Amino acid sequence: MENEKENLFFEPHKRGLMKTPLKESTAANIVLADIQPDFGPLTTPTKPKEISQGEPWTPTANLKMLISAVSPEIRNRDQKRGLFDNRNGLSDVKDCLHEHFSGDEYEKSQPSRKEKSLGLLCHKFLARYPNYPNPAVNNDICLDEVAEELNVERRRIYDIVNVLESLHMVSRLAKNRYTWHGRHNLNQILGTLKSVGEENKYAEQIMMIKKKEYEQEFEVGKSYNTEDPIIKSNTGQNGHPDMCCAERPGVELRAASVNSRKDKSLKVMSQKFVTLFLVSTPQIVSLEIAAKILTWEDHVEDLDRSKFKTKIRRLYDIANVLSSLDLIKKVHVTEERGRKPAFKWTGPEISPNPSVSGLSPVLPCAASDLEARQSSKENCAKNLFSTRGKPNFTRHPSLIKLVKSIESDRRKINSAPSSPIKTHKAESTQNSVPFRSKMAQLAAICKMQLEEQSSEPRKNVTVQLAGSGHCQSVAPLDTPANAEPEMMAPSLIQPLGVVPLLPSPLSPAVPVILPQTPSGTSYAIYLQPAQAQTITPPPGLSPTVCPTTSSNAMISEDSTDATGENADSDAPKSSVSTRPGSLLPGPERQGAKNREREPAREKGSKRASMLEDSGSKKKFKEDQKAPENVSTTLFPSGYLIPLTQCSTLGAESILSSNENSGTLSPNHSIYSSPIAVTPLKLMVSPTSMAAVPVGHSPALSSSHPLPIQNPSSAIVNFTLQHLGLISPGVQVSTSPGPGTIAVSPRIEAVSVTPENAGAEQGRATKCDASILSQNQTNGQSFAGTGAQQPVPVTPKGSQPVAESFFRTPGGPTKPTGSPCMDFDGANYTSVGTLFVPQRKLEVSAEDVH
DNA sequence: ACCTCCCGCCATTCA
DNA sequence: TGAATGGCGGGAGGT
Repeated sequence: MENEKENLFFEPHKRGLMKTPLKESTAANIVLADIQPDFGPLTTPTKPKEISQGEPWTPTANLKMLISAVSPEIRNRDQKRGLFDNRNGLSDVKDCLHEHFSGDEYEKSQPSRKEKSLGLLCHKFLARYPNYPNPAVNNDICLDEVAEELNVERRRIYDIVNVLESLHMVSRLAKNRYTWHGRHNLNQILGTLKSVGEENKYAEQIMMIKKKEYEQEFEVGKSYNTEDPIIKSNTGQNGHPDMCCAERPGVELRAASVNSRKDKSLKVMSQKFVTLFLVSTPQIVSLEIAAKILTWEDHVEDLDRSKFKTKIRRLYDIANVLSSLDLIKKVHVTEERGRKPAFKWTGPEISPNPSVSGLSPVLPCAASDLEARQSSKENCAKNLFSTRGKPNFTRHPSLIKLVKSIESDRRKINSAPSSPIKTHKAESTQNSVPFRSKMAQLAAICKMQLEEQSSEPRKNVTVQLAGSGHCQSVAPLDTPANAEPEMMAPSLIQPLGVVPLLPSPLSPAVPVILPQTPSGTSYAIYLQPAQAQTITPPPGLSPTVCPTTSSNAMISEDSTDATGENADSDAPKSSVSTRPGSLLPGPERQGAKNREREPAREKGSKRASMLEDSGSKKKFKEDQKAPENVSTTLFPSGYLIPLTQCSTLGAESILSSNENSGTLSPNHSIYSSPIAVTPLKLMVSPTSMAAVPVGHSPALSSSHPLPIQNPSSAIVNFTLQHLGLISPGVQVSTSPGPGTIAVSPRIEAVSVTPENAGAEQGRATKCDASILSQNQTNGQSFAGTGAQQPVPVTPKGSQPVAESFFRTPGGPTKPTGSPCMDFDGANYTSVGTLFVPQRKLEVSAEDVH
């Protein structure tokens, strides 16, 4: 097994290094050419139509097929992975071949467009890895390898990986290489996204959009163009929100290029999209709305039909991946206007980050805080603040820099030492059997696998894990073991403290450190003081949702993985009982809902002035800790950066806890470090940030220049300072805001289509156990980074990961230096157990077409 | 005719 | 400079 694993890993590397091999189309072609003879019909045959047409296959298709056929390795690997059973393998393959040869049959076998869908591909991809991989083991993913095995262009793999990365399910190690984290960090990140989304008032934005649309329809009938009132309103003086930041003279700029690329990044879109689900009450988001929000966050100016269409395309891409993950499901929403496609969240209910996964036993204080928050959050959730302003999502230039620097750092890190060990998961072990057969049809196999998985696993979650060949082996291992230990990690717990954050005059963005999830990962969020806008409570619309049987639905259904995962997760949780306390549904929810808001103070921020005005309306929410004002102002997007766990302890503990820990640790650190920082463009209200208790040691707080214990915090501070984001004297005003406005989002009552209905509804009840996990998180704190100097934090020896981060050079001014970067890896390692039991209702399963 | 969204060109970014 | 990434949108499959 190990050997095999090694092989897998190595090969990928080699491939990557050697060739550039596979670059899909072009390179691939070349490669293929050589290979082709061998191939034959195997893999996913190309489109039937083409064949029928006279042209059997497109060159690309041929290549793909050939490749698949050719490389026994791939097949072997797949087999190893358990993608398909033996039976599937040979016999199936033969069948496939046969079919290929025979015309009609062949055509049938040919993959239809659906068969090539990103969703299906994602399923295949996911089938290769356990939901809860053992952290100890290296779960390397070589893109080239995956692309080959799945017989797809690398481009497609990027799409999948980017989305997964946005959910911290994978992190980038180096070129061509990613580490698979599975769902260990999923709840955490979702909690974080939810928190951010709440703070940003995404829900409000959604409502506004709906309202606007509603109004427009009746009135003018304008499409969502720039003319859209909403958009207009959003746009600042400049014309569009984003511009504000960018245009600011002093700011460097964000090179448009940089921004543009990053901003439009699929990762960012993915996070935003997910956030929309998390914050919206019905948890149903139509593509149109999502596209509008995303579009306008970007550059309003760009908003034109074509851009909008592009956004929609991307959202479909993302939605397909999310569907494969069983996080969302396609539905149709019927509104006054008519019916439109939408997606419903079918993932775990998440509590806002702070509480998220849990850290275990948190300090009492924390707990109390959490509760308070939660309660408040709930309120919020129920009543969205109806502030009228419109939030801008624009991103501050500083953020851009940050991002850039981060990325550069990340790359550096990644590129460096990545060679890890690769122990693949257990899977490889199982599949050791080398299949020589040429069956090329990976596609067929995949399908079969999927089917199998879907059929079996769902019902028995546990069973699947063990039994199914596919993913199987691995998953079980990880979950149980990992989770608990991490949870337990003492390090995580820290006294909560509220850190006052002051926006530096220089840069609007305020960095905030979010509480850590149990995994220990903390996130630093950079907020931009943006223009605050008031949001008017949306008029209620009540759309009805009809279940659609879309391909997506099928996918979701098909994907046993997801279900299996869920089940897995659940099982472990229950068994583990790691954080029983956390499980309290009630609290969780509340926590989620509550968000304290701090007064946004962005004095310095360029936009601040504007914003403030709008911000006048505020809603407050009091936290137990410190009542804070909630300002209505929204901040433009920030980047959510996962910090490595601050506590070295946590990591250690984890390691110790883990079986493998010993071996892993070294590698682990290495891998983890690189994780990507996921840029969130979400808007964050500074206030909210402030509200969050600082998890880490007080030292972390900005005010303390002291060497921080946590590297992460230090890094953050450092980075911020360099960037100028943080002002030395940052303070957060806690003044209570005016009354909060309760808005009832109008969610329309969504009628779920029958398919989902049962399950979905179940899910609808939010408060799942998952929420509980959040509570645990409380211990974590948000640290507002204070301003201080940009002193580069000295890395501590304590954590390897941290060190790596620190090392990243960063010039004070230059963003590059910023340490903050990818902590994912770190998190990942440390985290192991984050999850809270998710509850995924089996709804998805029901959905089948 | 519209909804989806695959495909792959080609700009960026990285090494 | 070439390879790795990934934005982007044409246009085809699906309904």
